[in-house]
Amino acid sequence: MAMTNMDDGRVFQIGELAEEFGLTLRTMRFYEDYGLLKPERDGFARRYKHRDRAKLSLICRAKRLGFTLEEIKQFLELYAIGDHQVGQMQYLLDRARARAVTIEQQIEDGKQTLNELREIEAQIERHLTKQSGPHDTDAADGKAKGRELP
Amino acid sequence: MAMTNMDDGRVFQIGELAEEFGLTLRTMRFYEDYGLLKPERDGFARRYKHRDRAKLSLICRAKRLGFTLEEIKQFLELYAIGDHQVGQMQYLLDRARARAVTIEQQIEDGKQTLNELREIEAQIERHLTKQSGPHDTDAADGKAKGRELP
DNA sequence: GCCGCACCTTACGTTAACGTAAGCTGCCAG
DNA sequence: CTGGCAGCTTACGTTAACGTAAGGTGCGGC
Repeated sequence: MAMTNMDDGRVFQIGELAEEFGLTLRTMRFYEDYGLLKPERDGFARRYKHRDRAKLSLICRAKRLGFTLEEIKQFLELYAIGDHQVGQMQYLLDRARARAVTIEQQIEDGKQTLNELREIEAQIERHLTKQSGPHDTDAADGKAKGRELP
Repeated sequence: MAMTNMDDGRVFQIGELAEEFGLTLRTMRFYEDYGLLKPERDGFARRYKHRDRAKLSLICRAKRLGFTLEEIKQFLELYAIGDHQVGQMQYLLDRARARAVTIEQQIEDGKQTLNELREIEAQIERHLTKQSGPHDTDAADGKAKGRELP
């Protein structure tokens, strides 16, 4: 009668979920303080139910996507008020698109940076091979300084 | 004899270089405290010479490449001791390559994230178009909650 | 009856790269 | 001489997302 193994009625304690999602206890509690989670209490201990676990899953995923906790909080609030709020849904879509734009930008920047780095690598390599030939044992004490960077 | 317009003998004051490189005075001084720059002093005022300007240029470039100030500091020290230190040069090359790997990773992560975001966008759009047809005026007060995130 | 474990709370510490405010100096124009 | 600007120093504040430490609770086992 106690139904302790029905999947929907399953309760988790903090350590279980922390391990499942690769978080620390501190992080779980922090999310609660932040307003992302509100598990019930069994006396003093937190009791996470199926819905809390789903929320936590969303939080982790959004974090992987690079959203801030503040944004995630707003997302959760949007979901909490229900889908009939089309305007809010539109807002959520906007946020996702904005994030996509940011990431595209970052990718472009990264490619540009990579190109510059490749050039620098090449220059250093030329520098090294040039010196590995005629290696002056200790010449040019103070005058070698002042060379412009690649 | 004073040679005040020889390009090599030109001295800059802090505000000039700050504007040229798009930095604040605070930032310039911070870099000095951090050990990246050591301009001479004319009494109390900082006097930046041609070499300092070149260094600053390197610093800004390295920052654009995503290196930390700590790394940049080490680079500058490597340059200061001269090129005959092949081992150090090799180290510098390693750092550049490591940074390149990091950026490649970031680009890959970004692409992955973009894919996930695209999916989410699509789902939200489906959600919106579905609702824009038969819009229920205010039904489903409390039971609409609990929907799993896309 | 005590051990140890899993959990709890409160609250200060951390990192990077500056921002910002308060109060001072030196110099030049009017 | 006064105003104003450009520069100076010192030192605390900021942001995000937790880390870490100190000290307390409840419970099951030996």
